[in-house]
Amino acid sequence: MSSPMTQGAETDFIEGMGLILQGDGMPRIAGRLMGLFVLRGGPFSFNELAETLEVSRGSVSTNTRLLEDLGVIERVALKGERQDFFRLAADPYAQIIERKRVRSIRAQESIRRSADELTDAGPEAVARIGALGNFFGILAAATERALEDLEKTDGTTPSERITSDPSSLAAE
Amino acid sequence: MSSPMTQGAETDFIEGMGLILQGDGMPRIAGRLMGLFVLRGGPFSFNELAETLEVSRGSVSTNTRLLEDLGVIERVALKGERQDFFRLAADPYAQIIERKRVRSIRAQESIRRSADELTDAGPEAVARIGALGNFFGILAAATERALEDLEKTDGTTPSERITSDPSSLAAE
DNA sequence: TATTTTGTTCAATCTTGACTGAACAACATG
DNA sequence: CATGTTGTTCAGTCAAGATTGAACAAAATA
Repeated sequence: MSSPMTQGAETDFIEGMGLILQGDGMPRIAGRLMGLFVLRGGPFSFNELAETLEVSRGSVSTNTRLLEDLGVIERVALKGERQDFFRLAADPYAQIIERKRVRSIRAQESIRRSADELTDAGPEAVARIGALGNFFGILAAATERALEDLEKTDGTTPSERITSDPSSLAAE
Repeated sequence: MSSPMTQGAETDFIEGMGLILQGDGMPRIAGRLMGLFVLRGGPFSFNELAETLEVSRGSVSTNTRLLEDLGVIERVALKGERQDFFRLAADPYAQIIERKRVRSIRAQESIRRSADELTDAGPEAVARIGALGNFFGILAAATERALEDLEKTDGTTPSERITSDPSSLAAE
């Protein structure tokens, strides 16, 4: 069916998302959950998640809460069911970007605050510290625009329109 | 001199940069080095770095190379000196952003590749996977524009012009 | 009320990566 | 040549965080 290295396309996708999120400083299991929800949408019951991903209930609890806080998934109640169910949120990615933005702003502020303390810094030092603050300011501004781009395509249009190539922006 | 919690403004700044970089997935010592170079510019000798930051020579070697590869600092030779010296690079932040961009593109490609394998995915699944790829595309595009913004202010104008809040532009 | 189901919490374990310090090679100096 | 200096490498140690699994509280069920 597939190469001997691989375990099936769905598992590959889920594990791939695990690695991508891990590379971004999140728990691997959170990434696997996200992969599963992107792949199949849901809703999935709490126990289903633990069984499908072969992961402890403790991890399901911790990481569903994490993704819920991030706005990637949402907890839903199903009539006649006692278990919690989860499904992919309508707008799963907005808060991820917003979180990046906040981190840049925090860094920028922290630097600015430090700069104020450094009363005996020479003009070159002030310039270098200013440039560093500017750097984080640019990152914050970039994520802010990313947030706007995301709102444009939203969940409505599923196409993969945004690319590095500006020419593709006009399409549709 | 300062509050009993604190250790002097310069040390605070250096340690602060250590934490900021660590929060971005880099070694803490790399952040401290970066803080030191932003603060004082350099050039610093290899041994000076180890002594100032109270860190092993092994760590200095590893992390100066890391920052050198990232284009944050550069190795310089000083006449009559046997030790390596390092100073802050002219354009220290460009490659950091470029590196973020590449990571987003990699993720986007990885997802697109996976999507091709998933031949039996329904239309909703295709839409969700497309939206995920789009998300990483947006991140890539945002970092690309950040790179352009950075080139504008470059090292030439040291001011901190880019902010989320337009009102702060007039200040200073 | 006793039992079962469910999700959370937390101590213990495991994993990953950072950091150290000693060994080393290259090179300069005497 | 012998010695000292310099930067790199790598095995060992350490720390931070992720993950597990058992204990637990809350609530449904019988």
